Amino acid sequence: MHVSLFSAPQGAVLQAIDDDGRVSGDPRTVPFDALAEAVAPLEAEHPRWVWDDTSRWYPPLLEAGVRIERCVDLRLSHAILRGSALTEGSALASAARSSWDQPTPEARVQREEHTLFDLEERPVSTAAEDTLVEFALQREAIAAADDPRRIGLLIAAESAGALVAAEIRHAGLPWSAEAHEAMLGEHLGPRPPSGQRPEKLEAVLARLRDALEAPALNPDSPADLLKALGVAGLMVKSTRSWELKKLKHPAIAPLLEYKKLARLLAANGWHWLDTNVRDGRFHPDYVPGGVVTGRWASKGGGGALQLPKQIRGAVIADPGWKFVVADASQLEPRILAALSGDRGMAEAGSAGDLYAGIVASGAVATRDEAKVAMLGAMYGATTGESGRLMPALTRAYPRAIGLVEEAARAGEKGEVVTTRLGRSSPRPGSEWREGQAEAYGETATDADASRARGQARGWGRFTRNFVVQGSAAEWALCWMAGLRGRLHEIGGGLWITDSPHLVFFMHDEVVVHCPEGLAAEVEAAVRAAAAEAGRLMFGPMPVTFPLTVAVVDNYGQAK
DNA sequence: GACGGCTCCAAA
DNA sequence: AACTTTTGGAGCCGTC
Repeated sequence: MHVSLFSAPQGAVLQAIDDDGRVSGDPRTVPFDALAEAVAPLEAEHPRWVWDDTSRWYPPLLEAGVRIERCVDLRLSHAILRGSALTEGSALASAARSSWDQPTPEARVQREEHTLFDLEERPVSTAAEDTLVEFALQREAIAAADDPRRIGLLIAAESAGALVAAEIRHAGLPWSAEAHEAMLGEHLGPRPPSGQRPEKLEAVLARLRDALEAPALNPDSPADLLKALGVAGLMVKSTRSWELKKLKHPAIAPLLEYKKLARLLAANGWHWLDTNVRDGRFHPDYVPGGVVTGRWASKGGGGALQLPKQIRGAVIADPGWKFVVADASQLEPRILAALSGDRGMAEAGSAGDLYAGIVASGAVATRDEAKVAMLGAMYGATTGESGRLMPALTRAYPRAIGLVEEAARAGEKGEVVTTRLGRSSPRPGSEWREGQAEAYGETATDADASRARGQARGWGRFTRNFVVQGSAAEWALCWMAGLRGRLHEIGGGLWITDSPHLVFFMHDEVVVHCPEGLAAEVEAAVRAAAAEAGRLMFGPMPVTFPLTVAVVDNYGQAK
């Protein structure tokens, strides 16, 4: 059963839909502030809720204590179906661009200071028929797709991901402001008045200015810094840390130290703490599908997907609770092995360490070489050590390397590539296409041709990476969707935050917050969900997706 | 003063 | 150690 949910001037409308996508029974309108009470009893029948944006409907339901088992997020699904090579013949794919092609109108949601149910006075962006028509179009596109199961799984996983994102934001990651402040105090000194440098940062700066004999140096200005380094005889063309590390000079140590501390202050200092931690929780603001490849993005909310290892010690479980931290080891190369059906590479990963397996196969000499070679294969490196190792890797794993090479060649020609479950890459922009066309024109110079080749290779690196990164993102979605269901079962009917629940996600890593006594059960669930994700996506292909799991009190203790 | 481009660094 | 992919954010600096 499906139940669609949309806005009307009088309130929210609930409309049952049968499996053919046709309206079934009469619509029911309820005031927005009574929506949760209307949804909760229906949820007992396990419907799939159909709505325009999970980020718009679900947070207020969670606030009201209502959890949803499954949904269709029409906007996220639309983006996938619109671009997928698997549905390119559908009416949806050829329809005129509409509001469904716009990103979630979150500005409207967030601008409102009032409760999120206070929708009456806003323009209703999604009229009733829009939601129902769009859903029918999507069902039709999926049913007629080259492989309905694949694209159907992707839609379900993407929508489940949207639920997870809302639930993580709702629950929040346990965060000890006290531990965070202690860490800041240790590295930076006491909190200074706003606009001033902390004591310890100022001290390091004094040593730096001394060493460079530049008393007026502004260390935050790359140009100023470059000049001062030049005067001191240090010829570098950038002030990047890795470049500075190669130099030997009394100024280098304080400079690197300054950069490290300044970064901590700017990215995760007191200001970050003030704006992002409330009542002992950091509430990540994930954007499912926010990256072209299908990865999640994060915005506002403090950069959840760039949470530095340095400050993870402030993530402390509640008393009597634990974190189960799990990351998928060497996810992307394993995804590549599965995608390409490369039995040799699958075999190399079967013992646990894929890179060690590659060494054991004799393709390369050391684990570091295996790692750099694999990264190079997936990113499209041609120079350096990685480029040098490519021929040997290609000989050992022709199918795996062949797959990324083929994706790269498609991109160089401006063609579309598609992930395992059916997310397709965007087409290059008009500038790119014009550049390619001009390179073959009468008036083209060698420089034009060379620039066009460079851009073609650049787009090829993008499509090469797209198939791997995008398929890995799909695996992560399947993993989390399965884990979410299992955690709910373990919770035995308790509310999300009173039972094991997801509190963090970072591309190939999840953190579950759970009562200590359930940690072992949660660990088993995390592993089972990973195995199931592999089966769902790749069937009987014997590729394993081992996890590194740690049960800890403190996120900083994991890995 | 707003804005965009640039540099640098955090994550996977 | 980077090279080579996808991101977000802070600060600087020139332009408007």
